Amino acid sequence: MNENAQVSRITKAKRTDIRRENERVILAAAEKVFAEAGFGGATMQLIADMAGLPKANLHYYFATKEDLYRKVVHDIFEIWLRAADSFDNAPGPKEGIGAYVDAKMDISRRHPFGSKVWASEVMHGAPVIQDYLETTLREWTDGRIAAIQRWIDEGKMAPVNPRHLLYMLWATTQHYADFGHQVETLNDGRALTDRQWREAKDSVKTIILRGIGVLS
Amino acid sequence: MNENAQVSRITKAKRTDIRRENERVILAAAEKVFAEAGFGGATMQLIADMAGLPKANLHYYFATKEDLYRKVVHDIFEIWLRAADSFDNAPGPKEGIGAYVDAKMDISRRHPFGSKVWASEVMHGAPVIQDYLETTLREWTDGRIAAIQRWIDEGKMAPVNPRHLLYMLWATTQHYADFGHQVETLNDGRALTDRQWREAKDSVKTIILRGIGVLS
DNA sequence: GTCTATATTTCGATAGAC
DNA sequence: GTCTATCGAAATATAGAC
Repeated sequence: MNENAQVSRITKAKRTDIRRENERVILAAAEKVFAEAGFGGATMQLIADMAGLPKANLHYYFATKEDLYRKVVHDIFEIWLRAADSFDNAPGPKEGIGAYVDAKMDISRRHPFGSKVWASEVMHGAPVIQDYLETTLREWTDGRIAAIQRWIDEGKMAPVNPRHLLYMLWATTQHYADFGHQVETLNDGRALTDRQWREAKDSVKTIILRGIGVLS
Repeated sequence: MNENAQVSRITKAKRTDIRRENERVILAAAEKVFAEAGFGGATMQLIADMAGLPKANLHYYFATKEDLYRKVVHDIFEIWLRAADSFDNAPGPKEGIGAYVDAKMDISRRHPFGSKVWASEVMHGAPVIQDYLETTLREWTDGRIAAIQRWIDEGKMAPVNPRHLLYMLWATTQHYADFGHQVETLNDGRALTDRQWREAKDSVKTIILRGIGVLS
């Protein structure tokens, strides 16, 4: 019983670590598989193989395939929202939008799988995260539209439609993740180098910032 | 035998029409189902139900699910290529790129399912149309990059990176199809009106044309 | 907490009567 | 050319020994 008690104590602490680590590994594998095969094309077996675990263990940590998917999409959404911070507290559109493009491009480079899972989810009608679209994203969008409109009213940038400017920022930056395979194919099948990523960033920023009248 | 011969003649003509019509119905249903569920998530049963045909009939016209999918993607690719004509024979960037944006936005509105199927295919590594990317798309892209560079050399537009300008055009215009559900959700759950589509088009054209220095 | 074996369901595809 | 019935494969999910 002493032995049991001790084993129990040790096991309890260990279990937390094991759980955390296994969940991390499973989520990383799931993100990649969901991105490459879509929700329907992904199989628990593929995810298990990539995570290096038996398929049954996935069901031990995540009851269903949909639960696992839901967690992956949720994590990506959080990253997206954090990126939005670059937009805030900027003195003007040149700094705010420039920083936002930088942040979004960095996410496209560092989290290409997550971006694809998000894109796929939205493209299929957002069956899992529709409530996020209607609440959090909606509020964030309205807030940024107001901020951009303020800049316009203060004469800090050209009078463009703030909503469509936002869509353009999203579309353009995420393109390098979601259509990364196409970009790579058109780059002789090679991934973009550091230099090419800088060139992409600069090109996007130059055209957009000049497009809203804050560059000559 | 006379009777048989006559029936045979009539049947032969009818068969062609029936085949054409059934293929049309099946392809339309498949485009929608593939767009909404992805290749993996789509089932022959769903497509058959939407087409109003027994599942076995789909296999009569298209041997496998992949054959059907391949035809859908191919048709979309053709539409994309035709849209590129707007780019050509333009006296300058203002007309050429303006017309290209118009054409691409119209496709996003009229063929949202096709655009999504294409996006999904590329996002998943283009398992079916990789050869198109490496040949036709590659050649088209190189040609347009050269055309844009010529405009730059002639001083008709600001010196931007032509390749990234193209990516921006693709990303921005296709966003209204691929992320149409998100756009709609942020539009109070309603589809864009004629007026809103015009507004979107004008916004995109204004920012990009000013961004490349052909608008004040 | 792990993992093998398996139950259950669903899907792609086909056979064969009409 | 149509359509019911069904096969065989594959996937999700679970049972139960360790």
